[in-house]
Amino acid sequence: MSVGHTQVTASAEPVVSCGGEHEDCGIREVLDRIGDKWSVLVIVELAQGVRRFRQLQRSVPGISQRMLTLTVRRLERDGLVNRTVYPTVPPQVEYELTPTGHSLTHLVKALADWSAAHREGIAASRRAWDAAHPDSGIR
Amino acid sequence: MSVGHTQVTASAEPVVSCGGEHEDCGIREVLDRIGDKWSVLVIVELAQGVRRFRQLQRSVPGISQRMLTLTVRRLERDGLVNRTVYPTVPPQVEYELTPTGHSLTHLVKALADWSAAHREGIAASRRAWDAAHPDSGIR
DNA sequence: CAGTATCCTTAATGATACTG
DNA sequence: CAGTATCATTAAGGATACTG
Repeated sequence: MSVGHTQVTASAEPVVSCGGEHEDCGIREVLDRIGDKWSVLVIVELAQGVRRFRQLQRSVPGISQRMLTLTVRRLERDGLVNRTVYPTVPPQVEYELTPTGHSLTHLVKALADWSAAHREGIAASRRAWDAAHPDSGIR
Repeated sequence: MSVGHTQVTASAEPVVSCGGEHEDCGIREVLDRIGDKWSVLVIVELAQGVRRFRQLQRSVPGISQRMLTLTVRRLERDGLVNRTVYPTVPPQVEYELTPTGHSLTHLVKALADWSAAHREGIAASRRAWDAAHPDSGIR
């Protein structure tokens, strides 16, 4: 794999660049989809199974009715979530992950794992940086 | 496939929930870090090797000087990037990924792979949804 | 070159009230 | 219950000018 060259690029780095291009691989597309404030939290909850609207809202503390609606709508539009309406009264609507949505849970798990592994180090780095740069505006 | 039961949880889903809690695993922390518009693009570029400020800016088309500064500062604060200043004139500043920053490239690669695998399906889902919901406001 | 400092625009999210 | 409709608030990002 590693061709002993000028640049070591550490041990086993994955090639993230797209064929020498400076191009954004599809990375931004995923982030535009799950990089918002609530999507992953909803996905994590739906990974447990089918959920109704209110149930979902209670499971994701802090989300407003409006944002939950927007979030599940967008996930539905992208084909990550299925929405099933039962014409009862009061109305009942169920949400569940599609196969594509489920495949995302692997990615989410990878994110969670990375976070768990580096959370402390990052927090420490921040404390150090903040101490070294009192009034920098950054935060 | 279908085990006539209450909850099937599909085939081999990773457990994303944190021990029965409704808690945000550290997922939001990672997303708060790389979910912004430019961080991953900068990381992808730095994954290729050491870069200077202007060089970085040229490699990430569209980024403003201000946003590049903010982005690298935040990455530095989090310990993902090292910043080295050479007191020459004109000034020369080099940026490179730290080991922690490098470890992120694996995650970024996973994101790129998932995106590549599902991009078409998602686009199709969107087209279908948009056709079925002409004036929905969602988009 | 590598930034800061300002000002401005827009997108994202939140709060609240109302409805089939 | 499961939304929609409005209005208000922030936060993110962009444009531009200036500096060691």
